[in-house]
Amino acid sequence: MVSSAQLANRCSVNAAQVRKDLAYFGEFGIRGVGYYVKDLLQDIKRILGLNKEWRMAVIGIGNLGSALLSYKDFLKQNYKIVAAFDINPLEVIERVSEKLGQPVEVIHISRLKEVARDRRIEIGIITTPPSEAQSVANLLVEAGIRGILNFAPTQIKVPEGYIVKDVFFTSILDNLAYLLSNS
Amino acid sequence: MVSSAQLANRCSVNAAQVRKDLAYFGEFGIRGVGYYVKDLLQDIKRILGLNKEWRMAVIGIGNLGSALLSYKDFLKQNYKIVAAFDINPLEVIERVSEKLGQPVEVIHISRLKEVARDRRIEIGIITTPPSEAQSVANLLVEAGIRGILNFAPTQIKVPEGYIVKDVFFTSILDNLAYLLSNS
DNA sequence: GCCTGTGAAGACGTTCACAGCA
DNA sequence: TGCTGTGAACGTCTTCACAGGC
Repeated sequence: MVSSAQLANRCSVNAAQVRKDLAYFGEFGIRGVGYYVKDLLQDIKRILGLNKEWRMAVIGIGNLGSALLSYKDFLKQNYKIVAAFDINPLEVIERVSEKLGQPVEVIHISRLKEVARDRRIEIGIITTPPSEAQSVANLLVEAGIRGILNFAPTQIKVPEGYIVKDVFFTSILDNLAYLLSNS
Repeated sequence: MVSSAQLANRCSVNAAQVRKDLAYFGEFGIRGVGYYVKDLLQDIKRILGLNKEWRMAVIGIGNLGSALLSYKDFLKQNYKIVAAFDINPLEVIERVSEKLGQPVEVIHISRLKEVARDRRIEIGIITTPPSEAQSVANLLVEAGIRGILNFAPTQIKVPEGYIVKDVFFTSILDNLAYLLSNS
């Protein structure tokens, strides 16, 4: 069992917050008792849409892209990278295979649409230089890939129905610098 | 010149929002005209505390850590990585130097405090496995490094006066999965 | 008795609408 | 005229406080 107060403490938030947020999606707890950890975990996974495997592609196999290729925490959460693309696959394959200690398949970006269909790719991860990010996003849209995780530090526009989430860690760093400057 | 409406459009937000946010820090625009781009940029940099060089250390030189070592966008924004630490520097140096195409100094974590003082490190970037993140944070605190950028997917606790900012891109991915599941 | 679920209150951030000024 | 700066209105998120149920 776990109580909303315990969960709140772990996450450094208010206990009422935890209860309200969960209550938004249904009734998962038992009054006077708390939440069954196992059930709660399953319920949260279901709510987040993590009760299925998400098939992803990484586009742009530089340092960051290849770091993601070997990122082990993805598997724990039902995320799976099923393809890697680059504008210069031949050059990249050698470097990355050596780095990761195993052969890696890197496909030319021109084959994105075809491979996306064959491998049922649902999420595209953009790790190209910012100058290429929008055109890669356009290719992803064209391939019908509705979810985009963008690591390139630039704003990307997509049509209605497609979703972009940015991972701008330099913005978070800017925030840190601001807080350090004023304390 | 640039108007709040133009800025708002670029960032996909409301124009009043842009004006309110800027006005919070002072008066930077000219009524009936707009903002001088050059002045505004300088003002924003000053507000964020980016008018000085921030000296950073990366702790944990795995795939992600070494990707950060060669991340070029840091320099553009006055961030500088001045040291890299690992629990196993000898093993790491060879692999990373090869990857980055130039020799890289990786220092044993036990020397953190000493090196932090000598190189005036102000921000620590944690890219270790999650199991080591808290103990690395403790070392950073002990070394008087007040700012921490945490890439390890785990909650870190630090004393009053120290600041931790998390970069949990799997959380952003979870958010993307949720939005895709419900649309 | 104890902890969840939840209306009500409060805090906060966003948007509107317009006065003020170049 | 045109766009900033800003009080007021509005909406949303957070917290309080307690009824409800095990």
